[in-house]
Amino acid sequence: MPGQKNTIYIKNLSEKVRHEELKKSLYAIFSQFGTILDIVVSKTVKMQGRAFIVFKEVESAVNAFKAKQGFEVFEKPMRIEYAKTDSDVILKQKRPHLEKPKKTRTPSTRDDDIPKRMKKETHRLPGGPTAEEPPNHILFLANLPDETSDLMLSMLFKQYAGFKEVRMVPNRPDIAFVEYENPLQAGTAKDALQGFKITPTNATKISFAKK
DNA sequence: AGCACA
Repeated sequence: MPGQKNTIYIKNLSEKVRHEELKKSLYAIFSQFGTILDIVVSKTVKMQGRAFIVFKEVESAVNAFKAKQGFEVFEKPMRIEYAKTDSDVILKQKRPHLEKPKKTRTPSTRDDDIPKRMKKETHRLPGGPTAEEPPNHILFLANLPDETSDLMLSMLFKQYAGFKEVRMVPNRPDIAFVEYENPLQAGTAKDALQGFKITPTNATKISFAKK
């Protein structure tokens, strides 16, 4: 399809959120669609409330585009388009033998919180012939990065039916509890979000909370 | 109908 690109251009993002937090949140939302090569949140006035998410595969960008159109982040629905030009990372990838003509960029000044490459998470579907009722309606999250906020988590988990609330634990930024109305709904969210990353280094481990 | 790339 014409117009489809590796990079999606997002507008109508909140201008009140620090761009590092915005970036983490976008990473958390979009990493499920495939390898993210870069996220650019520019700080110039003209570019406020806009971001570019660069996927390794066009297909990932297409799925993200469809799935998250209008999805609310920090109270505002994202407006997603395809970028009109390819990102530098993509150009580099397409013509590896060519040097960039002008825009040079030193590795030391690059953001280092987006991985060079990232394995796509494969989520196993629940059930099988012997599916049984999950043991709890509360999920236990572990291996969260320090900067995780309850807002980021609720953004992700409220996408699934029956969501009630997120509870962070004082002095334990790495864990959290997420409550659903019933165990089945908790199980759906668990399977959908298993291994999601808020930062490239931390794949979240989701299990049912112990009773 | 605001398109970057410290």
